[in-house]
Amino acid sequence: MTAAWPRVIAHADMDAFYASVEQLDDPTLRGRPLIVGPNSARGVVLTASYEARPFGVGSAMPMARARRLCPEALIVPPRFERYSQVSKIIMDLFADFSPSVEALSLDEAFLDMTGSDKLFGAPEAIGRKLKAAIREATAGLTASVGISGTKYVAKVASGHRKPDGLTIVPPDEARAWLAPQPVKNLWGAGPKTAGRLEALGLNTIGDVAGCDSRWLERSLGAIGRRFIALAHGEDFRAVAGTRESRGLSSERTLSVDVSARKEIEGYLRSAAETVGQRLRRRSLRARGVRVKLKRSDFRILTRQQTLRYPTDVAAELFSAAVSLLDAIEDKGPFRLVGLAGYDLTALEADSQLALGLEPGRSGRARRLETTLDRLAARFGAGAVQRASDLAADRGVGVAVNLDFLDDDPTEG
DNA sequence: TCTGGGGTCCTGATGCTT
DNA sequence: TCTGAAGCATCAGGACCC
Repeated sequence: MTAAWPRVIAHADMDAFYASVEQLDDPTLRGRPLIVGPNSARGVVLTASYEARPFGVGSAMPMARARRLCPEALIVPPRFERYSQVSKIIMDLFADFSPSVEALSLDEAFLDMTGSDKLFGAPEAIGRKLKAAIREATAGLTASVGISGTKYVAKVASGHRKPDGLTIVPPDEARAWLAPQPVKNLWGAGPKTAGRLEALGLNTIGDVAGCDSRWLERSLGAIGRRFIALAHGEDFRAVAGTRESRGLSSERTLSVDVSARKEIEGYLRSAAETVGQRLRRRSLRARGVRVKLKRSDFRILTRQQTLRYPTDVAAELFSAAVSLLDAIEDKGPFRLVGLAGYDLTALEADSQLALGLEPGRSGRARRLETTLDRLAARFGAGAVQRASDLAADRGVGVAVNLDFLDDDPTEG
């Protein structure tokens, strides 16, 4: 790479992804205004096709309002499994372009293309090839691509010309290119923070770049410092690859607000089953449980609790949720009930914790305080066996009594 | 107009441990 | 044995992103 391009970061963002997949699968939907969203009375728009957008319909808009704005729009309920299939095709394709791909969601990703100029050419050629490959692999879907020297600028660039756009911002032009853009384009500035920036007299990213960083930090906290760096086009984060999930949740907005304890428990039980199933499918356990309730006035209440032992068992998640519910004085009515498992741990890490080893460290054992019976009861005999194997692998001197395994050789 | 679901990260308060 | 400080963990809520 030349000195002008120390890093080449591409951001690819599929255009109106869910709606485009629906139009791809059903030719009768092509060229017509289309809204992907739930049929429920309280849902919001997930994606609107480009034919629906001139009517003012956009993502996150209440479905009722979208229907009023564009009565002729066809409404299609989402098919997430199908979107995941198409997403996999696209992500596999990205892996052919770069060993370093960071998916942000089903329909967008960063690619670190640094050093790939011999293979793919200059940034503009990379962008053209990426877009053409996506179109070919998906039989016609389009993406907008932004390329620059940082993740942040690449991301803003991909949204600059949509749909089917390609925007290249050379790193040494990034600051000037960002300057006239509104502060809402700063990563991390939503409606609230953008409002605060505007109240401070900062309307464009150039205004932010030009202000005193200590003053902005005093006004906004740590995020102020980050905004200054972004406004200067500085963003040293690397393309991160796949990240471990930190929590899994299931929540439901109800068609009618509820206050009956039995009903709320019913929704929590169903959420616990969903979360437990998803944890088991990924071989994860949660160290904590969080209950979320949304009141009729939209105020959100949460209560969380660290579990004595990590779990993937729905009944244990539910039992924790019920005791959290007891701790909430507000009795509703609530429009949303949800449950999350957080602070996730892999099964192998469980075993290490059970033995008092620190996961990721090179095997220095801390004092073993938990009895094996308790380990077996909580983690299952299989986990304890894995734990003792780990201890052996690492040469840790822990005496493990596996008598209980003889009592019930089929266990675990 | 009437506001989803699944996530992440940050902040401030509080209590526990060393 | 008591005490205070510092550091850490936990919790509740807020804001943001897609």
